[in-house]
Amino acid sequence: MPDTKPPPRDDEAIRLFVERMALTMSELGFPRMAARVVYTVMSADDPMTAAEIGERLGVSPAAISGAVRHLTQLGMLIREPVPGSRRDRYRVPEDSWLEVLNLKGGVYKMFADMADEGVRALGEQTPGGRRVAYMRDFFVFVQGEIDGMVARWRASRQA
Amino acid sequence: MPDTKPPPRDDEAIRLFVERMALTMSELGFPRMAARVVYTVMSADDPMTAAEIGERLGVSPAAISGAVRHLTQLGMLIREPVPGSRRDRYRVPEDSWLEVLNLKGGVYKMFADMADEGVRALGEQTPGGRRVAYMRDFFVFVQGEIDGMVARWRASRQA
DNA sequence: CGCTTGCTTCACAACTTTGTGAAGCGAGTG
DNA sequence: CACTCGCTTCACAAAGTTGTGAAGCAAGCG
Repeated sequence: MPDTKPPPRDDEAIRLFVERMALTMSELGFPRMAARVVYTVMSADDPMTAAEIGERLGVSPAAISGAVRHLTQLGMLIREPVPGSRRDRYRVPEDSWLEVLNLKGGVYKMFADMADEGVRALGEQTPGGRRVAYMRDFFVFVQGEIDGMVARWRASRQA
Repeated sequence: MPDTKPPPRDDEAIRLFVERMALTMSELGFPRMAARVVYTVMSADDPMTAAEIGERLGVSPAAISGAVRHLTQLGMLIREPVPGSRRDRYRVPEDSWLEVLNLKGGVYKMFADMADEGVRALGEQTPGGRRVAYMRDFFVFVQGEIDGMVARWRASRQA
C-alpha cells in the first residue's frame, strides 16, 4: 500500500490556529465567539450546520446563534438554507475580508466627519483646530486609499 | 468696542466632539479613557498637565495616569517634563495616527503568519487550506499597501 | 395532526474591564 | 533636611460583556 494518505490534517494544530486567530481578533475588539465561529467554518472542508459548529467548539447552541447573527450581518458568514430541512448550512464567502473592509471601511469617513465638526467647534485658527484639521485630512486620505486598495486587490486577483 | 472677539471656542461642542470620538474609538476596541485623554489634549491650545486633563474630564488622577502610560507607549501622546517642576506636560504628536498605523500596522503581518500556520495544519490541497491561504495572501497584500500608504501620506505632506 | 428536533430568545450568572480612593514615592522648596 | 505636592500604584467596587440553561417556536416526519 503506497503512502497516499491525505495530507496531515492535524486536528490539534487546526484548533490552535482557530483559537489563536480568535484571541488576536478579540484583542482588537472583535467578539471572541464570532471569531471562533468564522475560523472554524473556514477550516472545515464543507459548509457546517450550527449544531456542528457548536459541537466542534464545545459551546452551547445559544452562543452559536448569537455569533452567527452578528457575522451574517457583517457579511463574514453566509447562511445557506438546506431545502427540505430545518438545518441551515454556513460557509465563509471567499472575499469576506474585503466585505468587512468595505463595510467597516466607512469608519474613516465617519471619523473624518466627526473631526470636521471638531474643527468648527475649535475654530480653524486655533492650535487645537489646526491639529484636528490635520487629523481630519489624514482620515480623508486613508479612506481614499482604502477604496483604491480594494480595487487593486480585485485587479490582482483577476490575474 | 469692535467685535474682535476670538473665534467661537464653543466649549460644549468641544466636549461633545471629544466624547463622540472617544465613544466611537471604544466601540472599535480602544480604551475609552485613553481616547478621551487624547482628544482633550489635542483640542487644547497648549500642552496640558495630568492634573488639568483630569480636571477637565472630571476623573481621578489615577485614571489619567493609566491612560497616559498606555498612550505614551503607543506614541499617541508625548510626555514633556517641565524643567524645574514636578509637573509633566503632554501633547499629541502631529503624526500620531501615522505612528499608530505603523506600530499597530504590523498586525496584518501577524495575521498573515498565523494564517500560514493554519495552511500547514490544514494542508495546501484541502478546501479549508485553500480558503485560509487566500486569507493569508490578502493580509500580506494589505500589509504591503499600508507601507505604501504611509509613504504616500508623507510625500503628500511635503507639498 | 401531534411529535420530534433544530434554531432562537430570554433571564441570569460568571468573568472581565474600568475607574476610584487611599497609600506611597520622590523631586523641588523653604 | 523635613515638608509639600504631583504623579503613580494597588486593592477593590461598579459596570459591562459574554456564554449558559431553559423555555419557546416552527418546520418536517410519522
